[in-house]
Amino acid sequence: MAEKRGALQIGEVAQRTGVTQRTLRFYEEKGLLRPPSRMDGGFRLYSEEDVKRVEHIRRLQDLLGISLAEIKEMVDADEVLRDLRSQYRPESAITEKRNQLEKATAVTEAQFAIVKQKTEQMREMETQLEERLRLFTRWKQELDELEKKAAPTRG
Amino acid sequence: MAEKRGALQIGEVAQRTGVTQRTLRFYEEKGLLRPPSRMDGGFRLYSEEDVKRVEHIRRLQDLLGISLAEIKEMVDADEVLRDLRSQYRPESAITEKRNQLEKATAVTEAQFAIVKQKTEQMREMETQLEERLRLFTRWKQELDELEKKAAPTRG
DNA sequence: TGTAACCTTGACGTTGGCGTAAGGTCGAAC
DNA sequence: GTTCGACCTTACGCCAACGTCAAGGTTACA
Repeated sequence: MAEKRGALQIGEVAQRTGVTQRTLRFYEEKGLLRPPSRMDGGFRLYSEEDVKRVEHIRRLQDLLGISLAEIKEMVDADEVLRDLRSQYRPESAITEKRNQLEKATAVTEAQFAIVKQKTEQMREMETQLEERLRLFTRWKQELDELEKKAAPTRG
Repeated sequence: MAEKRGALQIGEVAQRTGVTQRTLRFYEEKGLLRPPSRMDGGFRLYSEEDVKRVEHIRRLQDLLGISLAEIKEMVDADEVLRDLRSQYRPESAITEKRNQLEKATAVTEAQFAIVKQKTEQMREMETQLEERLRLFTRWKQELDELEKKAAPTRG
Protein backbone atom coordinates (compact mmCIF):
# COMPACT_ATOMS: atom_id res chain seq x y z
CA MET A 1 0.00 0.00 0.00
CA ALA A 2 2.74 2.43 0.94
CA GLU A 3 4.87 1.51 -2.03
CA LYS A 4 5.62 4.68 -3.91
CA ARG A 5 6.34 4.66 -7.58
CA GLY A 6 10.02 4.48 -8.40
CA ALA A 7 11.12 4.22 -4.81
CA LEU A 8 14.29 2.33 -3.97
CA GLN A 9 15.07 -0.10 -1.19
CA ILE A 10 18.20 0.29 0.83
CA GLY A 11 20.05 -2.43 -1.03
CA GLU A 12 19.61 -0.75 -4.37
CA VAL A 13 20.71 2.60 -3.00
CA ALA A 14 23.75 0.94 -1.49
CA GLN A 15 24.67 -0.60 -4.79
CA ARG A 16 24.17 2.54 -6.81
CA THR A 17 26.09 4.79 -4.45
CA GLY A 18 28.81 2.36 -3.53
CA VAL A 19 28.30 2.68 0.21
CA THR A 20 27.06 -0.06 2.52
CA GLN A 21 23.59 -0.32 3.99
CA ARG A 22 25.14 0.21 7.37
CA THR A 23 26.55 3.53 6.19
CA LEU A 24 23.15 4.65 4.92
CA ARG A 25 21.54 3.89 8.26
CA PHE A 26 24.44 5.57 9.99
CA TYR A 27 24.02 8.75 7.95
CA GLU A 28 20.35 8.75 8.78
CA GLU A 29 21.16 8.33 12.46
CA LYS A 30 23.54 11.26 12.31
CA GLY A 31 21.04 13.48 10.52
CA LEU A 32 22.88 13.57 7.22
CA LEU A 33 19.96 11.93 5.46
CA ARG A 34 16.33 12.65 6.22
CA PRO A 35 14.55 9.57 7.53
CA PRO A 36 13.12 8.02 4.37
CA SER A 37 9.55 6.84 4.03
CA ARG A 38 8.80 3.23 4.81
CA MET A 39 6.84 0.33 3.45
CA ASP A 40 4.10 -1.09 5.65
CA GLY A 41 6.50 -3.67 6.94
CA GLY A 42 9.11 -1.12 7.87
CA PHE A 43 11.44 -1.39 4.86
CA ARG A 44 13.06 1.94 4.01
CA LEU A 45 12.05 3.56 0.72
CA TYR A 46 14.46 6.04 -0.78
CA SER A 47 13.96 8.54 -3.58
CA GLU A 48 16.29 9.56 -6.39
CA GLU A 49 16.92 12.73 -4.45
CA ASP A 50 18.26 10.67 -1.61
CA VAL A 51 20.67 8.98 -3.96
CA LYS A 52 21.98 12.33 -5.13
CA ARG A 53 22.29 13.38 -1.54
CA VAL A 54 24.45 10.41 -0.69
CA GLU A 55 26.65 11.04 -3.69
CA HIS A 56 27.02 14.63 -2.64
CA ILE A 57 28.03 13.63 0.86
CA ARG A 58 30.65 11.27 -0.48
CA ARG A 59 32.05 13.91 -2.78
CA LEU A 60 32.42 16.29 0.12
CA GLN A 61 34.07 13.61 2.23
CA ASP A 62 36.40 12.69 -0.55
CA LEU A 63 37.32 16.09 -1.82
CA LEU A 64 37.38 18.22 1.27
CA GLY A 65 38.35 15.53 3.73
CA ILE A 66 36.18 17.04 6.44
CA SER A 67 34.18 15.44 9.22
CA LEU A 68 30.60 14.28 8.85
CA ALA A 69 29.63 16.91 11.39
CA GLU A 70 30.90 19.65 9.13
CA ILE A 71 29.30 18.01 6.14
CA LYS A 72 26.04 17.96 8.00
CA GLU A 73 26.16 21.71 8.33
CA MET A 74 26.69 22.11 4.63
CA VAL A 75 23.96 19.67 3.75
CA ASP A 76 21.56 21.36 6.12
CA ALA A 77 22.21 24.57 4.24
CA ASP A 78 21.26 22.76 1.06
CA GLU A 79 18.02 21.79 2.73
CA VAL A 80 17.21 25.42 3.37
CA LEU A 81 17.89 26.05 -0.27
CA ARG A 82 15.40 23.41 -1.32
CA ASP A 83 12.79 24.86 0.96
CA LEU A 84 13.31 28.26 -0.56
CA ARG A 85 13.09 26.90 -4.05
CA SER A 86 9.88 24.97 -3.48
CA GLN A 87 8.09 27.70 -1.60
CA TYR A 88 9.28 30.37 -3.89
CA ARG A 89 6.05 31.23 -5.63
CA PRO A 90 3.70 32.01 -2.76
CA GLU A 91 4.43 35.65 -1.98
CA SER A 92 3.68 35.45 1.71
CA ALA A 93 6.14 35.99 4.51
CA ILE A 94 8.62 37.82 2.36
CA THR A 95 10.77 38.96 5.22
CA GLU A 96 11.23 35.45 6.49
CA LYS A 97 12.25 34.33 3.06
CA ARG A 98 14.73 37.14 2.93
CA ASN A 99 16.15 35.99 6.22
CA GLN A 100 16.52 32.43 5.01
CA LEU A 101 18.09 33.70 1.85
CA GLU A 102 20.61 35.73 3.79
CA LYS A 103 21.46 32.73 5.89
CA ALA A 104 21.88 30.45 2.91
CA THR A 105 24.03 33.06 1.24
CA ALA A 106 26.27 33.33 4.25
CA VAL A 107 26.74 29.57 4.50
CA THR A 108 27.40 29.24 0.80
CA GLU A 109 29.93 32.02 0.89
CA ALA A 110 31.74 30.30 3.73
CA GLN A 111 31.81 27.04 1.76
CA PHE A 112 32.99 28.89 -1.29
CA ALA A 113 35.85 30.46 0.63
CA ILE A 114 37.00 27.09 1.90
CA VAL A 115 36.78 25.44 -1.48
CA LYS A 116 38.52 28.32 -3.18
CA GLN A 117 41.43 28.24 -0.78
CA LYS A 118 41.84 24.52 -1.09
CA THR A 119 41.65 24.66 -4.85
CA GLU A 120 44.41 27.23 -4.83
CA GLN A 121 46.65 25.12 -2.61
CA MET A 122 45.96 22.09 -4.74
CA ARG A 123 47.01 23.99 -7.79
CA GLU A 124 50.28 24.93 -6.11
CA MET A 125 50.89 21.32 -5.26
CA GLU A 126 50.14 20.32 -8.80
CA THR A 127 52.73 22.66 -10.25
CA GLN A 128 55.28 21.56 -7.68
CA LEU A 129 54.84 17.96 -8.71
CA GLU A 130 55.02 18.96 -12.35
CA GLU A 131 58.33 20.68 -11.79
CA ARG A 132 59.65 17.68 -9.98
CA LEU A 133 58.76 15.47 -12.90
CA ARG A 134 60.58 17.80 -15.26
CA LEU A 135 63.60 17.65 -12.98
CA PHE A 136 63.52 13.88 -13.16
CA THR A 137 63.46 13.79 -16.91
CA ARG A 138 66.44 16.18 -16.99
CA TRP A 139 68.35 13.88 -14.67
CA LYS A 140 67.54 10.93 -16.80
CA GLN A 141 68.93 12.68 -19.83
CA GLU A 142 72.08 13.54 -17.94
CA LEU A 143 72.45 9.93 -16.94
CA ASP A 144 72.03 8.90 -20.56
CA GLU A 145 74.80 11.19 -21.67
CA LEU A 146 77.08 10.07 -18.89
CA GLU A 147 76.62 6.52 -20.01
CA LYS A 148 77.32 7.33 -23.63
CA LYS A 149 80.60 8.97 -22.75
CA ALA A 150 81.63 6.21 -20.40
CA ALA A 151 80.77 3.37 -22.75
CA PRO A 152 80.52 4.55 -26.34
CA THR A 153 78.59 2.24 -28.64
CA ARG A 154 80.95 -0.27 -30.16
CA GLY A 155 81.84 0.38 -33.75
CA MET B 1 78.52 17.22 23.80
CA ALA B 2 75.89 15.99 21.39
CA GLU B 3 74.25 19.37 21.13
CA LYS B 4 74.26 20.36 17.48
CA ARG B 5 74.23 23.97 16.44
CA GLY B 6 70.78 25.30 15.70
CA ALA B 7 68.97 22.15 16.68
CA LEU B 8 65.46 22.38 18.07
CA GLN B 9 63.85 20.63 20.97
CA ILE B 10 60.50 19.02 20.59
CA GLY B 11 58.65 21.87 22.27
CA GLU B 12 59.93 24.44 19.82
CA VAL B 13 59.11 22.24 16.85
CA ALA B 14 55.63 21.73 18.23
CA GLN B 15 55.10 25.46 18.59
CA ARG B 16 56.42 26.30 15.16
CA THR B 17 54.45 23.62 13.35
CA GLY B 18 51.29 23.86 15.38
CA VAL B 19 51.14 20.19 16.23
CA THR B 20 51.54 18.68 19.70
CA GLN B 21 54.61 16.93 21.02
CA ARG B 22 52.56 13.78 21.16
CA THR B 23 51.90 14.06 17.46
CA LEU B 24 55.60 14.47 16.70
CA ARG B 25 56.46 11.34 18.66
CA PHE B 26 53.56 9.57 17.02
CA TYR B 27 54.78 10.45 13.54
CA GLU B 28 58.21 9.19 14.49
CA GLU B 29 56.70 5.97 15.77
CA LYS B 30 54.82 5.51 12.50
CA GLY B 31 57.89 6.17 10.40
CA LEU B 32 56.73 9.49 9.03
CA LEU B 33 59.64 11.26 10.64
CA ARG B 34 63.13 9.85 10.87
CA PRO B 35 64.18 9.34 14.47
CA PRO B 36 65.91 12.61 15.32
CA SER B 37 69.28 12.83 17.03
CA ARG B 38 69.32 13.12 20.78
CA MET B 39 71.07 15.03 23.50
CA ASP B 40 73.11 13.01 25.98
CA GLY B 41 70.17 12.88 28.30
CA GLY B 42 67.82 11.61 25.66
CA PHE B 43 66.08 14.83 24.62
CA ARG B 44 65.15 14.85 20.94
CA LEU B 45 66.97 17.30 18.68
CA TYR B 46 65.26 18.25 15.46
CA SER B 47 66.60 20.05 12.41
CA GLU B 48 65.00 22.66 10.21
CA GLU B 49 64.49 19.95 7.66
CA ASP B 50 62.36 18.08 10.14
CA VAL B 51 60.21 21.15 10.60
CA LYS B 52 59.62 21.36 6.86
CA ARG B 53 58.82 17.71 6.83
CA VAL B 54 56.13 18.10 9.45
CA GLU B 55 54.64 21.01 7.58
CA HIS B 56 54.59 18.94 4.43
CA ILE B 57 52.83 16.09 6.19
CA ARG B 58 50.19 18.41 7.52
CA ARG B 59 49.60 19.92 4.12
CA LEU B 60 49.07 16.49 2.66
CA GLN B 61 46.71 15.57 5.46
CA ASP B 62 44.79 18.75 5.11
CA LEU B 63 44.59 19.00 1.36
CA LEU B 64 44.28 15.44 0.23
CA GLY B 65 42.56 14.09 3.32
CA ILE B 66 44.40 10.79 3.05
CA SER B 67 45.64 8.42 5.72
CA LEU B 68 49.02 8.68 7.37
CA ALA B 69 49.92 5.35 5.80
CA GLU B 70 49.46 6.81 2.33
CA ILE B 71 51.29 9.93 3.35
CA LYS B 72 54.15 7.77 4.53
CA GLU B 73 54.51 6.32 1.06
CA MET B 74 54.68 9.74 -0.46
CA VAL B 75 57.14 10.99 2.10
CA ASP B 76 59.30 7.93 1.62
CA ALA B 77 59.45 8.79 -2.04
CA ASP B 78 60.69 12.22 -1.07
CA GLU B 79 63.40 10.52 0.92
CA VAL B 80 64.55 8.69 -2.15
CA LEU B 81 64.62 12.00 -3.91
CA ARG B 82 66.89 13.49 -1.26
CA ASP B 83 69.22 10.55 -1.49
CA LEU B 84 69.43 10.96 -5.21
CA ARG B 85 70.10 14.65 -4.91
CA SER B 86 72.85 14.32 -2.34
CA GLN B 87 74.67 11.46 -3.99
CA TYR B 88 74.22 12.88 -7.38
CA ARG B 89 77.82 13.84 -8.08
CA PRO B 90 79.69 10.59 -7.51
CA GLU B 91 79.34 8.77 -10.80
CA SER B 92 79.35 5.29 -9.38
CA ALA B 93 76.52 2.80 -9.54
CA ILE B 94 74.75 4.54 -12.35
CA THR B 95 72.32 1.75 -13.01
CA GLU B 96 71.14 1.74 -9.44
CA LYS B 97 70.59 5.46 -9.59
CA ARG B 98 68.60 4.99 -12.71
CA ASN B 99 66.46 2.46 -10.92
CA GLN B 100 65.82 4.78 -8.03
CA LEU B 101 65.05 7.52 -10.46
CA GLU B 102 62.51 5.37 -12.26
CA LYS B 103 60.90 4.47 -9.01
CA ALA B 104 60.70 8.04 -7.81
CA THR B 105 59.27 9.05 -11.16
CA ALA B 106 56.58 6.43 -10.94
CA VAL B 107 55.54 7.47 -7.45
CA THR B 108 55.52 11.13 -8.36
CA GLU B 109 53.44 10.47 -11.42
CA ALA B 110 50.91 8.60 -9.32
CA GLN B 111 50.74 11.48 -6.88
CA PHE B 112 50.40 13.92 -9.71
CA ALA B 113 47.50 12.00 -11.17
CA ILE B 114 45.67 12.05 -7.85
CA VAL B 115 46.28 15.71 -7.24
CA LYS B 116 45.30 16.61 -10.77
CA GLN B 117 42.02 14.77 -10.55
CA LYS B 118 41.19 16.31 -7.22
CA THR B 119 42.06 19.77 -8.42
CA GLU B 120 39.72 19.29 -11.33
CA GLN B 121 36.86 18.18 -9.12
CA MET B 122 37.51 21.04 -6.73
CA ARG B 123 37.30 23.46 -9.60
CA GLU B 124 33.93 22.02 -10.58
CA MET B 125 32.69 22.43 -7.06
CA GLU B 126 33.95 25.98 -7.01
CA THR B 127 32.00 26.95 -10.09
CA GLN B 128 28.90 25.25 -8.77
CA LEU B 129 29.04 27.30 -5.62
CA GLU B 130 29.67 30.41 -7.64
CA GLU B 131 26.56 29.80 -9.69
CA ARG B 132 24.56 29.23 -6.59
CA LEU B 133 25.69 32.55 -5.20
CA ARG B 134 24.66 34.27 -8.41
CA LEU B 135 21.27 32.61 -8.14
CA PHE B 136 20.90 33.97 -4.64
CA THR B 137 21.63 37.52 -5.66
CA ARG B 138 19.08 37.23 -8.44
CA TRP B 139 16.48 36.06 -5.95
CA LYS B 140 17.31 38.92 -3.65
CA GLN B 141 16.75 41.37 -6.44
CA GLU B 142 13.43 39.79 -7.25
CA LEU B 143 12.41 40.06 -3.64
CA ASP B 144 13.39 43.71 -3.66
CA GLU B 145 11.19 44.43 -6.63
CA LEU B 146 8.29 42.52 -5.18
CA GLU B 147 8.52 44.65 -2.07
CA LYS B 148 8.65 47.88 -4.02
CA LYS B 149 5.47 47.04 -5.87
CA ALA B 150 3.69 45.83 -2.76
CA ALA B 151 4.63 48.81 -0.62
CA PRO B 152 5.62 51.81 -2.72
CA THR B 153 7.64 54.40 -0.86
CA ARG B 154 5.36 56.93 0.78
CA GLY B 155 5.24 60.33 -0.89
C1' DT C 1 1.87 -22.15 2.67
C1' DG C 2 6.53 -22.30 2.15
C1' DT C 3 10.87 -20.26 1.28
C1' DA C 4 14.66 -17.44 -0.46
C1' DA C 5 16.01 -12.87 -0.63
C1' DC C 6 15.65 -8.77 1.61
C1' DC C 7 15.11 -6.11 5.44
C1' DT C 8 14.77 -4.62 10.65
C1' DT C 9 16.91 -3.14 15.21
C1' DG C 10 20.23 -3.82 18.65
C1' DA C 11 24.76 -4.17 20.27
C1' DC C 12 29.46 -5.03 20.38
C1' DG C 13 34.09 -4.69 17.61
C1' DT C 14 37.69 -2.23 14.94
C1' DT C 15 40.89 1.18 13.13
C1' DG C 16 43.10 5.60 12.81
C1' DG C 17 44.89 9.53 14.97
C1' DC C 18 45.94 11.18 18.40
C1' DG C 19 44.84 12.89 24.04
C1' DT C 20 46.11 12.37 28.58
C1' DA C 21 47.69 10.89 32.93
C1' DA C 22 51.51 8.58 35.72
C1' DG C 23 55.93 8.32 37.28
C1' DG C 24 60.59 9.21 36.39
C1' DT C 25 64.75 11.96 34.19
C1' DC C 26 67.37 16.14 32.40
C1' DG C 27 69.17 20.72 32.23
C1' DA C 28 70.13 25.11 33.77
C1' DA C 29 69.90 28.36 37.33
C1' DC C 30 70.27 29.74 41.93
C1' DG D 1 72.54 20.38 45.63
C1' DT D 2 68.15 21.65 45.19
C1' DT D 3 64.55 23.44 42.42
C1' DC D 4 61.66 23.59 38.46
C1' DG D 5 60.25 23.43 33.88
C1' DA D 6 61.00 20.73 29.78
C1' DC D 7 61.29 16.20 28.38
C1' DC D 8 61.25 10.93 28.63
C1' DT D 9 58.55 6.30 28.14
C1' DT D 10 54.55 3.50 29.05
C1' DA D 11 50.08 2.72 28.67
C1' DC D 12 45.39 3.26 28.85
C1' DG D 13 41.46 6.38 26.88
C1' DC D 14 38.62 8.43 23.35
C1' DC D 15 35.99 9.74 19.24
C1' DA D 16 34.69 9.18 14.48
C1' DA D 17 33.10 6.27 11.02
C1' DC D 18 31.80 2.66 10.15
C1' DG D 19 32.13 -3.24 10.24
C1' DT D 20 30.08 -7.27 11.85
C1' DC D 21 27.35 -10.45 13.89
C1' DA D 22 22.78 -12.06 15.93
C1' DA D 23 17.99 -12.87 16.04
C1' DG D 24 14.18 -12.09 14.06
C1' DG D 25 10.40 -9.75 10.74
C1' DT D 26 8.83 -8.80 5.54
C1' DT D 27 8.07 -9.50 0.58
C1' DA D 28 7.39 -11.64 -3.55
C1' DC D 29 6.50 -15.51 -5.81
C1' DA D 30 5.46 -20.42 -6.68
